[in-house]
Amino acid sequence: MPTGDHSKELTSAVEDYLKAVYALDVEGKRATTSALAERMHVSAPSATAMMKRLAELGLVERAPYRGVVLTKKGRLCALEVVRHHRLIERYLADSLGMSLDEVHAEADKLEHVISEELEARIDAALGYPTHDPHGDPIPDTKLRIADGPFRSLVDLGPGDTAVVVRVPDGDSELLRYLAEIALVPGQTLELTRSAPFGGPLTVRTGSGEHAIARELAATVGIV
Amino acid sequence: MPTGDHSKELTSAVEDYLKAVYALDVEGKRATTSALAERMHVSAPSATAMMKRLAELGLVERAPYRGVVLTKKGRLCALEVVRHHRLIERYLADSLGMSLDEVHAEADKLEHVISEELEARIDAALGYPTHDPHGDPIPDTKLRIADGPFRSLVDLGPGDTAVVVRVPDGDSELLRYLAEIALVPGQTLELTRSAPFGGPLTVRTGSGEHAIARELAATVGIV
DNA sequence: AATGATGTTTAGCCACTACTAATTACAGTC
DNA sequence: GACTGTAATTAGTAGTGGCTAAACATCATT
Repeated sequence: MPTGDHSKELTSAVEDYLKAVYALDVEGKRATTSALAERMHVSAPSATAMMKRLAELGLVERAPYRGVVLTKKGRLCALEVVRHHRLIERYLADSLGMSLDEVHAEADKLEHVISEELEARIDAALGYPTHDPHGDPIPDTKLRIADGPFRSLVDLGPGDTAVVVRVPDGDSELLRYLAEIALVPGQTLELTRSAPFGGPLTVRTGSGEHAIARELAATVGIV
Repeated sequence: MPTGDHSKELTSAVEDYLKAVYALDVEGKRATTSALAERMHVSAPSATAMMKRLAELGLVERAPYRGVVLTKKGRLCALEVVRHHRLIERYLADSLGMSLDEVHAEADKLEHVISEELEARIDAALGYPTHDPHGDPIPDTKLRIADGPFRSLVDLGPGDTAVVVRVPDGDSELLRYLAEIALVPGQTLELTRSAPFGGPLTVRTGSGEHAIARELAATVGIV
């Protein structure tokens, strides 16, 4: 077989590390051993070993002591996993009524095992959605992905109103809290106060007024 | 924690072997090393090693050179996996329109990763179904399972009519063929001929007349 | 009761993914 | 430019799950 021979069949572990490298890249951070170890909840040597593996598989360019960057192939594999993850999240939320804080953990497991056939059926059943329930963009069939930076709550001034379009994924405790104060995608809100000296912002949502830390506010996307 | 401490967290491999032991039990066959090795597509030593593991985990009673039998705990774990498998098959068929020959392979992967929460939501979305799309019974929440032996096509005489309620699971090529000749659960049929000397049976289904081998006919459940 | 075919287990190996302990590289400070 | 703290890597180990080759049980026969 002289072809380009995609021939993946990556293990779940490889896919998970790939996702982590991709996530760091998106956040503009360097994919160092310690950054990866922390995200994956593994020791530094484990991360080093896996980065060597990814490099052997042609998924990353590795410079010892300096970290890794995704190759084109690596980025595509990562995007494939991200597509699975976000489609599944959307599906679990829309079709099975799972809450925002539950879908992430479930998708983390399912993303590694669904077939392309099932992926396509889920995509079609949802009407080819562009964003997951947290507001993160879903790569399309060709793995093209939308979105760059987005405006966040901290860009609002007192009196401004906006619609939430994005909340951080992955921390289910935080998501339960955000749901409690109705800070979820689709919700309209008004910034009522902005405390000085880096103090909290106060927003009025469907569930009343709530003060939240500025760092948290920066992770909430609006439009 | 003095409790009974179910504390499972079995690996996918363990769950797969457990399913195989259970399947042999249901078929009334002894769970020998070679029978298991064949079903799991592994070598005999691999099967031996895994049976030792299952015995250590308290999932089977093992007698060297004689095979294994499920313990109560093992049977419950197997039934839990079977429940996942069949619920997922039902869901993929009913809610996502997958065909009979595709659902098995997909369910084989998904069955190991869905949470109890998702299992419950799928169960509810389907209206607590009792059978998978091949006609096999789904254990209920308490892992009680219906069905004993069933009447099959070979029990019919010429001129008899019946409704298909069960086809064999697992062989997707065979299932594609059965679908072609409309020998699927729900289909009404008439046995038109029965060749002597163990010869084929001929049935009339919605798609015309078809002759099938007696051994195959014996695997098709009717009512 | 000995033999031989068949089935099962043991021994020794490999890949994957994790770990700890020990070592080495790098970068910033004096 | 040598020193020191942090980060990264190497070395050695463990558990899971697979393999082949060789040894060993069991059973049906003679």
